[in-house]
Amino acid sequence: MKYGRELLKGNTDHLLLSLIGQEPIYGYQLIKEIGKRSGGYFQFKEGTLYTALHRLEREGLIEGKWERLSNGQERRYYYLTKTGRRVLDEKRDEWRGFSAAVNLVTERANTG
Amino acid sequence: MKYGRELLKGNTDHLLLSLIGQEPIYGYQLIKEIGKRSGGYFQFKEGTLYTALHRLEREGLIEGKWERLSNGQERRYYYLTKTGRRVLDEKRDEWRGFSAAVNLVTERANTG
DNA sequence: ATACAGTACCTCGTAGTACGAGGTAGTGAG
DNA sequence: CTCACTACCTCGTACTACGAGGTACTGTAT
Repeated sequence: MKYGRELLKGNTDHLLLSLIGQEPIYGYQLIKEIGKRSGGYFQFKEGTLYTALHRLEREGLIEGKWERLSNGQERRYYYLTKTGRRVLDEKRDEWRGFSAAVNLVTERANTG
Repeated sequence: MKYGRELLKGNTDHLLLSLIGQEPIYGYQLIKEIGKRSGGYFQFKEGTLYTALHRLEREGLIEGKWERLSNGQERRYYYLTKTGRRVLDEKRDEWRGFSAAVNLVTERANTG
């Protein structure tokens, strides 16, 4: 099922912070992981992902560290900062309140 | 509780079509009604509302009709078109799929 | 060697949209 | 006759998802 691109706005940060909060993870892996967990629903585009990641780092919510693999390759792993953890909790509450409110307005339409 | 403005993006149409689909309603009343039904959570700004209403009418999802009250005052009542009804159903499905997917990604973070 | 798919990172420009700020005009109460 | 409220409208700005483009390395098959 397809969703309008505007729907994602305001939720990107929430999704990214959620996963990074679980364990350090790198950009490309985030795309795969979000796709997998959502049953293929979300397919983040790189233009979306890296822009968001850089913004979150600039805001101090995550911290990226280059790490070298045994084969010499480098990846940028992201870690959730203390501020990031707090913002994640806020985003979670925000999402719960928001989705509840949407349901209130749109479902009342059926029950009277 | 406050929500980021970006969260609303992509949901405005859904909310508006939901209410207009119930019964013909005019702009100013929509603001009050959405506020009331969401327990005060949503407080649509006029700049948001009228822009959206005009867009929806341009797209043929709703139809506005000026109606004169007994005291001579005029209001623009909006009616849902057949196309609008179909799009509303799509928006509802889209919202269900989307919010389910967000929950899948963000809540898995707790249960492993 | 060579080609190609995949991993992994990045940047830029464009389009869509919520909202603040501003405006108009009428109604009704004090 | 002032003020709050109803009721409509428009414009510019800020934000963000994404398409399209780029770089560079790895591994596999030819």
